[in-house]
Amino acid sequence: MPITHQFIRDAVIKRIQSGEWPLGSQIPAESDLATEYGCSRSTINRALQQLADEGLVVRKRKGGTRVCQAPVRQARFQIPMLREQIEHTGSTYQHRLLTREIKAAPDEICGRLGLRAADQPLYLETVHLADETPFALERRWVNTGTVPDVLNAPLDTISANEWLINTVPFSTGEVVFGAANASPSVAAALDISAGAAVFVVSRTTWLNHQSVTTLKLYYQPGYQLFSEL
Amino acid sequence: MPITHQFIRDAVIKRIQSGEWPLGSQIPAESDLATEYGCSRSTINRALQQLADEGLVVRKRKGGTRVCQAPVRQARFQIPMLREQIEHTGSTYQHRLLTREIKAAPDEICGRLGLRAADQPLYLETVHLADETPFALERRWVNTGTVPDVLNAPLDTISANEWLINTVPFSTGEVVFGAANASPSVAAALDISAGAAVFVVSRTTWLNHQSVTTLKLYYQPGYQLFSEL
DNA sequence: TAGTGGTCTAGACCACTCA
DNA sequence: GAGTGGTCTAGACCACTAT
Repeated sequence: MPITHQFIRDAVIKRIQSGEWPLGSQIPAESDLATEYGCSRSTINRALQQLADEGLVVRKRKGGTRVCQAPVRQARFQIPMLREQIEHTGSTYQHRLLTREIKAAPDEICGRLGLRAADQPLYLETVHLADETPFALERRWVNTGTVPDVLNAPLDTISANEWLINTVPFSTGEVVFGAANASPSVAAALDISAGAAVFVVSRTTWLNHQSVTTLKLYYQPGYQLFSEL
Repeated sequence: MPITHQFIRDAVIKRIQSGEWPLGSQIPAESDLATEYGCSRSTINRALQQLADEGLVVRKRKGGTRVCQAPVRQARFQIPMLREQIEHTGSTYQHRLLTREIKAAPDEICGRLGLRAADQPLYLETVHLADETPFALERRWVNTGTVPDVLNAPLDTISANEWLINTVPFSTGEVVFGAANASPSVAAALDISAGAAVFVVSRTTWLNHQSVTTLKLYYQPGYQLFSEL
């Protein structure tokens, strides 16, 4: 049975953890490891590249491969659709469209979406329910210049999020996590008391350098986002 | 110049975005794409595997490669050391060790670290300061069975986090993000008013199935965690 | 059972960068 | 200049699974 890149990966991690290759030290060259393990250089290369991806080693041409001194821990989060997130726990999902307006946006939103003051984006306010209980409040602005079809979408049937995912796939974006005290209006929508700490997710997406949408999600108090390191 | 896997990756994304390969549809087999682009199958394979990693396509043997119907958005977060995080903004970093005790842990902590009730883990409470202003409060339990040396570490000089990273490298772990109203004690440590919404990061790490440490970080209100999608 | 992706090999050329 | 990683090729065998 040939040596797999996974085997090499594990072996390298063990040799680092055992102290054989201390933090910051240089490890043997690919060709040497290939000889030692009796496999081809490609296999070593693939294993070490994966470790570099994960931030455990740093590689430089001619400089060789070094064990990362202070490995930057990375966490990968799944950002699922709220419906899947809720149905996955066995609850029933519903959403209620509270507001649907076409109007000028505040400066902050214009800046984020790259709109001129005269533009008229679509503003949506939606409550997502799990078992008829408010789960999250969504406040969203959609750039109607980029996605004009959104004005004809049946947003009371399908949530704006799902409609956009199916219509504008593979956009790029950014996410920001934070915490905030629930404002009176947020508290009312979530049926909680004002001032309660809510988890906030802000998201903005683009398609080919054109802004698509920006939104904030205010989660029910106690909500937690989980990930492995 | 040979075709690079990066070129193939970009080309595939363009063909998906253009609608040539709709959501959920099957795309040509690796060998066909290799013929079409005049490169070897390995190059196609590498490009498609990367896209599968990113969640844009799903691959199955014999089933072929399909464009992902509802791409699960993934965000990758860097979890830097607080010192780097603070110094990166140009502020000066300090930390103050408020509490250092060896004592039995509450049930919740015992469960998380896999301790027996009789075990005596190390409890540490630290404030991390940016320009002499409280930036985050850290409450940490360390499993002295796994890392007995921690009892001799100069934790007033080097923060527990840095000491552990340098001593117990490459442990596995999990992270949980959430929001909470500052309790009176948290508020006092951060010099804020009780009830303010703080961003909370909980982290637990293991080394070879042995728990190392678990901690909660309470950030100054307004703190945000940022990532690209 | 046949077609697909998963992987390894052996060889090659190149770009980078350290000494 | 020389050694390292980055990458592509052409070929091969195998594991899985849809039909």
